[in-house]
Amino acid sequence: MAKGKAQKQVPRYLQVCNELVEMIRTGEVAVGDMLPTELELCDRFEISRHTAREALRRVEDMGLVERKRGSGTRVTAREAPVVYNQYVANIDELMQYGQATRLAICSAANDPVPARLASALGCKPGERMPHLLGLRSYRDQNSAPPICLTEIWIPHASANQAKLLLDLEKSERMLYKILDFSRLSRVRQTLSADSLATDAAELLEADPDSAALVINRRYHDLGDRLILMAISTHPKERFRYSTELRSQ
Amino acid sequence: MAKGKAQKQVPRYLQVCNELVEMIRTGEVAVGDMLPTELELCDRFEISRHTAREALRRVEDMGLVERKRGSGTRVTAREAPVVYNQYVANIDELMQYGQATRLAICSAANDPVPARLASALGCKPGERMPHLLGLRSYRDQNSAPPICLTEIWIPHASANQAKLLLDLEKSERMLYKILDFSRLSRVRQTLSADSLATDAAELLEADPDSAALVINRRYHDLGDRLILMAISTHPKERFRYSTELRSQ
DNA sequence: CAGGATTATTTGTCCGGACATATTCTACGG
DNA sequence: CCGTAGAATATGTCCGGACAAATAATCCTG
Repeated sequence: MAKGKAQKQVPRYLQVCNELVEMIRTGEVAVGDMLPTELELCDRFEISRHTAREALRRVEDMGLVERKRGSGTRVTAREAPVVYNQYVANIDELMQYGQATRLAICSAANDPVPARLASALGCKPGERMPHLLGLRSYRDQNSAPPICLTEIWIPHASANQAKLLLDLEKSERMLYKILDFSRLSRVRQTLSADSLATDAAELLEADPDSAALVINRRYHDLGDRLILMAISTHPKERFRYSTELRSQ
Repeated sequence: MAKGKAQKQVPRYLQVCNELVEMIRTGEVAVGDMLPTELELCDRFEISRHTAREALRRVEDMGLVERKRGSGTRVTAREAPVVYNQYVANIDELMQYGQATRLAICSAANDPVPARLASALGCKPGERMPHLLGLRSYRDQNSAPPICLTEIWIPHASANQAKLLLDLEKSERMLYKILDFSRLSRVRQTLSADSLATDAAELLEADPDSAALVINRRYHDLGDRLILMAISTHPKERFRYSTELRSQ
């Protein structure tokens, strides 16, 4: 190889990491197969176990392999998925609203689930669960029309939680206290457009049949159980949903 | 507690990591300040440098500190931002469409930028740049109405690129070849609802004034320069935008 | 005092070794 | 044949040491 000295630009562990990534990319080691063990890498590349581990750690960080003590290193993907990070500071921002808005609860009842929502809620049509309806507006602008109409369904609520929820006259912040959002692991959001139904239009002080942005959010806990589903209907021009995806 | 040996559940480096996180959270070490050096941690916690580094690595992975060789470890955030990862396999998926659809280009010209888009495109109203218009539909269903109308603006195109773009009769895949999407670093998406203008409605085979989901996507390169802006208008019920946010 | 050269500090890379703990394999016994 | 106990295997944790490289601080010189 004839390395005088300055060849050292790329650290050894990165070289090994790259070779491993390449082995996976070309399919020399297929998805599902085991990568060489740390000690085998030590032999093959003439490196210490520390260096082998550093290389494997990088490959793991790329999301290409899964390591398990006692078992080994298994390939889980052929190419690194492009990961975009979306940073969200707190639960409010996750709900896409800051401190500036509040949700005024219009009604709260133990309602039967309509057929169109049954599958999304993972229950049978007609089953009853806590169901809230509220209007979100800017905290300081009482005269302005609301930003959106929000419908909330809460499956798997305990009897005690249900009681608290139905008494709910306060802001939505109480929701976070009653439900355990600290166990949040996954949120699925679906955005679509629809025209406003007449009753919704009235509440929202908007024209019937005008366009609206509908956001359906489902919050799952660590056990992947649906904690809450919220459907927000925003008349056009009152709301925009923005996300920024950053690579790596 | 009182367990003779099984106390070892939590590894030492994690204990140290937790103490450091706590120091940051309580403000004992403020944002902008330096964390103790590796050697200081070795002394203070009576651990090896390897263990200190492992602890610091974890804190770094949480996004709380920034490490720099020769300088030290600086606190960059008081609390770990909730990071949601969104995995996107390739540029197609980033555009939110798989292989199943294709964009048929209707028109391509060097058009003046309308006033309402000037600020988003970072240019003066009336400035000219390559501008494409196309209809996206399912690849195999030619009879079905299109999914959306897509308007594409390309600022900073070189003369050569502009020439290629205006000749564009092919699928949008050519766009990826003409423009350098490998340098993609940031995508900002904004979703809103609007009613369909009559001309758009005609192209889309939809009712005028009916609701539509409008997605504005801006693609920035590593130098944070706007590569491309695309505005897609989806008549209601033809498209839903879904994302799944996973914590850590 | 300004600016460059030198030195000290701090993290990065890499080696060696040892034991712990989780998993898998194997051999044994019922 | 099955299940279990033990052995073998593989990664996790933790220690020690050494030198490299980048940065920051200091000193020196014009």
